Amino acid sequence: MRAPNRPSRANNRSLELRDAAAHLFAHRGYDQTTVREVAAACGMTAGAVYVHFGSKHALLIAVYGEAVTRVTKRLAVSIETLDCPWQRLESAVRAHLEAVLQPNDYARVMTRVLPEDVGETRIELIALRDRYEALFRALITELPLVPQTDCGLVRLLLLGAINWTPFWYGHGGATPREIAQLTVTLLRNGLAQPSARAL
Amino acid sequence: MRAPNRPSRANNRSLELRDAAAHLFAHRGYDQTTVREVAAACGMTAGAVYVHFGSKHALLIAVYGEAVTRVTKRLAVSIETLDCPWQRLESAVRAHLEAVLQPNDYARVMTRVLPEDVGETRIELIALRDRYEALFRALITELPLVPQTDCGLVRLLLLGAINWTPFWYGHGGATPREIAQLTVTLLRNGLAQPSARAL
DNA sequence: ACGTAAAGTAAACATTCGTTTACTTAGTGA
DNA sequence: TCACTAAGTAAACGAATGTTTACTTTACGT
Repeated sequence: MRAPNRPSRANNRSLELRDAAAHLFAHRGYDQTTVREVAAACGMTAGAVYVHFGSKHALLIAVYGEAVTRVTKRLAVSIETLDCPWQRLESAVRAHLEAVLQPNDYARVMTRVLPEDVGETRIELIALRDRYEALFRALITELPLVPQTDCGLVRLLLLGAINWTPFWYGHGGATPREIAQLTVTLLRNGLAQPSARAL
Repeated sequence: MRAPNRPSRANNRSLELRDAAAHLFAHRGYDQTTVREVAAACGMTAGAVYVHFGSKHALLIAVYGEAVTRVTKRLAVSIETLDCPWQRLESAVRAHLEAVLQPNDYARVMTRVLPEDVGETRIELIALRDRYEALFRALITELPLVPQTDCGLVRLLLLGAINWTPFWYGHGGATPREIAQLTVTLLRNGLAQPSARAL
């Protein structure tokens, strides 16, 4: 009998494959990455991939799931000691940006690979993404916003703004910290000069 | 001799092809669309596409260029009679959203097809996109913002927020007009309750 | 009427890709 | 030691794709 939770011959090359896939998916997109490339990155042949994953889609789901898990954990840690809801949101945004903008393969897959582009696998990816976005929903609900604000809309605009950052980050020179700061300041106070702030 | 600006045999099926390509690229993405599908949508065979366009990439560039031209014109019209910089921005955002969110094939290609995903053609697509984004740069520069605000960063966050809308539009129930209104209000005044607005 | 050239077809070409198959290797438990 | 099984290879399969080629059709200028 073999230990149930750790297989005996445990050079888990599945993880190696998953990491390689994350790297390639993040840098070249899902469609542009071939199973052969993923295998080659691990010094294997294409056939060996199918020992560990049933299909290329399954590989993507594994990567995407791990991405959500990691960034969720990172985000939870970053806010756990904070009380002010604005600070909590800013910290969360910053954590998200740091994950997405640093050369972090897993997090980048979340914004680079669009669930809409992978056919049937779409449903599972959207479910994973929703699990993550629920965290932001909670953070926004905590905020003392003006009455009758559409919190759902705010969340979507906020996530859109920060999900798009990978496509321009690096050209502006701003750091994740600065971007997070401006974003939450904007959300809180707006950017109009005080004299021109009235409706 | 043939009239120089209008070829005599002018059933311009190039435009027909371009429209069909726009529709398919917008709904299924560039990679997932085949040349044969574009041709079939016009009742032609794949080979005929190459009479009008040198390659699939050239077809994409034609679509993308037309998309920028159209949405640029639409945006210019929407702001030409307005003076208040905040109203001008809101109108521009609304025009952009209406173009991107309505079943408008061309505009949707601009946000659906990521320049980063099409290899060498990337450069030409980015150039086209930059031409469009410059319009927003101008609108934001006009705004009376608090001193030392990073206008470039504001522009990128704003465009990110509205470029991401196609991925969730329809689930929230908000109209382009409402989204534009909230977005610019947010940018102007923020959303914090007045009592909690101080730093 | 005739020749030319654009527009279009049908078929093939040359890759490429995800996946499968048959076979080999090597570590494990009894 | 020996049977079993997971891991991996090499090669092929089958389908799909962008593109090209050879040929046909058709409208227009002269």
